[in-house]
Amino acid sequence: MNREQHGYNPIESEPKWQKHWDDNKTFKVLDDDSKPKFYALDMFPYPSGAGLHVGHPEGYTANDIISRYKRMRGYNVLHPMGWDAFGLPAEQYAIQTGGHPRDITVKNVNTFRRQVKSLGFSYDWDREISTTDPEYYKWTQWIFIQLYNKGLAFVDEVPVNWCPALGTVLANEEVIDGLSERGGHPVIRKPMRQWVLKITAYAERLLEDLEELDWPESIKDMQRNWIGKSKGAEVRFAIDGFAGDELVVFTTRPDTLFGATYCVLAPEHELVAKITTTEQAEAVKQYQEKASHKSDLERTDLAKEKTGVFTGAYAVNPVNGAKMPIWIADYVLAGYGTGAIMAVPGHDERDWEFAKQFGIEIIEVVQGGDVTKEAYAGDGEHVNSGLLNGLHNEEAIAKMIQWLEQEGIGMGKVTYRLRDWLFSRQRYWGEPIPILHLEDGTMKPVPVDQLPLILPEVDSITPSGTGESPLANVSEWVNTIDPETGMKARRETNTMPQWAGSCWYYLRYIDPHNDEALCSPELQKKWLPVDLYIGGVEHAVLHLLYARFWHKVLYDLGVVATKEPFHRLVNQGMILGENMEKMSKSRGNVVNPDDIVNEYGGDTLRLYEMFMGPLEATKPWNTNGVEGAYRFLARIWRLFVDESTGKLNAKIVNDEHAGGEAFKRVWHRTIKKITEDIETLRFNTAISQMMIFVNEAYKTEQLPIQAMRHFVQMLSPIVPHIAEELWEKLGGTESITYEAWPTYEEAYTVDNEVEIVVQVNGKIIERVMIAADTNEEAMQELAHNLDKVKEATAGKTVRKVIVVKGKLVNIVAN
RNA sequence: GCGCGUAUGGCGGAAUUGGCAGACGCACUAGACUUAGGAUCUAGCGGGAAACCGUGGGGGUUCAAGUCCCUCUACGCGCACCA
Repeated sequence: MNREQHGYNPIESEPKWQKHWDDNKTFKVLDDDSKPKFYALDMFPYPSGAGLHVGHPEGYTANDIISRYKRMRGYNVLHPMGWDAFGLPAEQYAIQTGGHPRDITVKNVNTFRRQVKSLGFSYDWDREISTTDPEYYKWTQWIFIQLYNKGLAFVDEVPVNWCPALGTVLANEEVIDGLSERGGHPVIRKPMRQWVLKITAYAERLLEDLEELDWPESIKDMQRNWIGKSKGAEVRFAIDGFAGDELVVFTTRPDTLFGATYCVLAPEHELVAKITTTEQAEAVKQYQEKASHKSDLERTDLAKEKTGVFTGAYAVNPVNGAKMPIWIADYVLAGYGTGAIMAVPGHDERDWEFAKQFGIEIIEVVQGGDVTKEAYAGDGEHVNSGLLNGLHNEEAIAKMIQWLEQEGIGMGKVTYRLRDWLFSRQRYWGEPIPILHLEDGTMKPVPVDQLPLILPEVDSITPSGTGESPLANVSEWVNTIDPETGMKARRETNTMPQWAGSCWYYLRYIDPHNDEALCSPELQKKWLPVDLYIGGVEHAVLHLLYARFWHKVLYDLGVVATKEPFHRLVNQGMILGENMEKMSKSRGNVVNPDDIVNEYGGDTLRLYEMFMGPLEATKPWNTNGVEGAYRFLARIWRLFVDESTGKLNAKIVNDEHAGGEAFKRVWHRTIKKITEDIETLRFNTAISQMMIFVNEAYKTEQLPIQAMRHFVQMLSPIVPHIAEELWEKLGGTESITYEAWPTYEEAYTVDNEVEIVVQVNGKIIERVMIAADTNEEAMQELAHNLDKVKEATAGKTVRKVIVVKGKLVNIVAN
């Protein structure tokens, strides 16, 4: 790049403005009540060792544009940034390199902060937070204690991915095809004592309150599916020969009870051991053993053929007294419903396959299909069903539930697919769970005044080998005295998962230095909810569901006043590599933002990413496009600055009428278009309009300085550094940040002459310029008088004439 | 398998929601300035010699369809034995 002495030089000027903003605390947010508030939040980044990816700045830039725009519109804007810095990658890297996760995290955060700053985002850095800071996780622990006190955090035996060879519990993503990602050792499902959060208690509210959110419908759908509400009934079956026990199943089709010919328990079901006959004991045990080695994925994905084993026991069908064999099979999941089903092979595809496989009787109870060929799950008249005969599904379901309730052997019931949240990790680099296990066998939370419970220093963060976290080895930390009772106590050694810190960070930004409360009640009322939340679609379910859950708990506690944390959510699309494939190290198509910033500057990266296409769309990177964005900025520069002197371009004059009517129209139309496009997050078309303005300005002899000021103001949210620089050239003495957004006059945004189209039978015959306010009659008359129209309609009868004012005349003739 | 989304020039994408398809940019071509050009400025740029044909394919509604309806195909995303 050949830069003249006074040419566009972002490499020099951008750091200068970044320093200026920092030194002057330009973006510091005051709790100023005279202005309306706007809370613009970026999704909390995990500061990975790889540094910023070009996908990050896409969402950040969009939100920064909105933040800067809202400031110019007189809003008090809260726009913060921080770090979701606990988590597995830093811990694993530390194990590999012998470092400490804290040091690695500090280094990564420094890299991220430098990178983010190089793009000129208008964050209030005085509100920067990190989940690993004890002053922050003090409140994460405080929230955990609230959950515990409400009975929403409890200990349970949960099957986890246990790797005997590594002596540790693995996350789902660390298990590939039943083997550990590192080392390729076998992994089994093993029940272990774990902390669980009772998110299922909030299932209905999490589902219902989606309605009031301004989120993409697809994300709401994903959450609805994840919660997976289904209505049906619970039915209790007597077990032949076990008078004290009963088998409880959940079904969405209680109307098919007359067609139930067998029952199936999940292999893990607690009743299995009790009811299995001696003849079947060995086979059952073997099957259970086999099932425990399968991951959830294998149990579903690979199992095209149904497998199962008969327990030897029978359930009694309450409607007709029929004996139904009880099987175990892994197509029934322990974690859903009651972990047991009544099988109706005639009207359920899975049951049908199983029955065929094992030669179990298939009975038709709903007409409409041919149950000898396949299961029929549709609606129809009930047959072979006693009191339900003749009814259709809906009435039959209602009647059967009524009957079950009347007989006291069942009831209508709603079940959710959503499972409770496995909240403990056997890891070092996370928030310690603030619980004491007392010597008398009871549990209690660490007294709140003793928070934060600091993560202790350890000699080694390699797994303990027992399945406990490395904290178990720190005996001086683990063994303690309960200050309230004086009893000996052992500290909980599990830590929290990475989701914990990101569940409430948006609250801490509101009041980041408060050591009395996680957020003051007044400030929380002022700032919540988040007005615009931008981030990747990968958090569509888990993060957004967990955060909503915690928010609702805090709402119930009176800590926050809104039911939902994030009012409007927007997902930025993925940026693909130049070869249209997902960017990844292994594909060698990763673009590092630093390289772009070093060569062209941060404004170019911002501009390019916003010009690529719609924010939500997936779009490929293109190096030529980056070059084009840079050239546009340099072109803007030359429009304003005489490159030989560094002074304002002489064609910019202090005369409102310079450039005449034509330019004034472009000027006002530009304000209108950019304003509307920014409001609707359509930055690509806003930038197009800027290009149109610049092209027009190049063609115009003299330019009114007022128009050029307006243009720079509109430029500033998107490319703030060059805007500050040009603002200074235009005579500005302070940052452009709080200049009022320009307004336009509607009269200048419409043309007084327009080109209309004259069609005959829908085909374009001619285009004519007419006054914009020409009425329909005049347009029609004008069209009829055109020679070409006369020619085209000669010898034909005009059947109909359609006139659209200012647009077209269509003459229909034959 | 189920659910959702997308499909427009060589490429990224526009199109006031039914009214001139291809704005704007990239790439490309020509000209100008220049010792030079991978800089800049100016102009051209869907296909076709033309009539005409063109918004993934086929059908429909309409004076008029990229836009609405039906159907098929391809790609992407999510869920995946959820009883």
